[in-house]
Amino acid sequence: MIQSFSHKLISWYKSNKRDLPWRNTDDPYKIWISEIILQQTRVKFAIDYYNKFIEKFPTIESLSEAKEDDVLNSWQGLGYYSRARNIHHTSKILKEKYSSVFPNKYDEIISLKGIGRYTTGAILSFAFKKKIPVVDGNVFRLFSRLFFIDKFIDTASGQNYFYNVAEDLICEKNPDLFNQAIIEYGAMVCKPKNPTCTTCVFNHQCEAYKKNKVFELPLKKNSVRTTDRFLIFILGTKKNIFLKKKKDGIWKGLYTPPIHEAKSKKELNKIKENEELYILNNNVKVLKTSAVIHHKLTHQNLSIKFCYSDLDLDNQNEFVKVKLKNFDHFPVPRVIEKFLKNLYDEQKK
DNA sequence: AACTCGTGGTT
DNA sequence: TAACCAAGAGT
Repeated sequence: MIQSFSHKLISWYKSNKRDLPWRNTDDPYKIWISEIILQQTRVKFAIDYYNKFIEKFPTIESLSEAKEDDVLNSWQGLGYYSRARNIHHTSKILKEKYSSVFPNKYDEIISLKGIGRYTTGAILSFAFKKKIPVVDGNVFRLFSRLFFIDKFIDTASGQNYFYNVAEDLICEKNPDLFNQAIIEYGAMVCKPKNPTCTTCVFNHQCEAYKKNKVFELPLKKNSVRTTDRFLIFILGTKKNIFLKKKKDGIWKGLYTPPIHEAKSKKELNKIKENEELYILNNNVKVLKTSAVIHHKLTHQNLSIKFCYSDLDLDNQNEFVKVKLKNFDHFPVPRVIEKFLKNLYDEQKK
């Protein structure tokens, strides 16, 4: 049964797999970068970022010598920017401690910042062909349905259970192919919303399918709670923008204009032309405001208003004065990128 | 253990 | 259309 499972799976994989750029290499550096980019990110969206990132930073050394802002610039728009800060940090460790040779021991790899259990397994099996299981969101879903595992996929004990299942199933001869294949099967057949159960090669042995409970799995314990926030981005006059690198919270490491936070929708709506705001020990006069922009994050619903003002931060060294045409030299959040790009296009007309 | 960290596609 | 959630990891 176990043999037939992996054989069936790998043979399905060979004739149905997608041709993805990171599947054409054994370079642990490239495998690593691809896995980080793919965390919580759709494959289709990741491809372009991966190709450009590898082109710009082809080796551990080139990445370790880069400036963090340049790495973040390559990451702009991908989200979860700690991933970019962590690979940059880790590339320096790899250069200094490992002489730019990627380690191939489990304990060494998992101790690197930004690399957890899943990514360690992915690097060890895809690059070094070792028999280490990988359990990502696709595998949780596939296994939970196939074996009707009603354990939470977002608790440590639940995840351990799934890893044990993977340990039992992973095949001796081609652990790397097996791992690629279970992920691909979850992504292409055993999908969250529209799984193609009728043509699934495992449907006769799928416990959830037999019970007609495919859509009840996998189980999660924690649901996401969102909070509403109301932000005002303070711009100067139209010619110049002041940006500062964020030190914490959302968008840490990216650049934003000074941020004033309102406590309610009412307070945000109240801010318009000729209002005064107290920001950074300055009384600031609002000259003009944008419409409210709604920007949704995983845990936060942001309502954002851009305000032109008479704020002048020329002598504040934490801030960099940027001309509108040059803002793309700095990594900024998507919502700011879009606004400034629009503004620049308008001014060119 | 529960919470945080982005963005955009899909239903 | 609001909700879900994608090749997770850090704290």
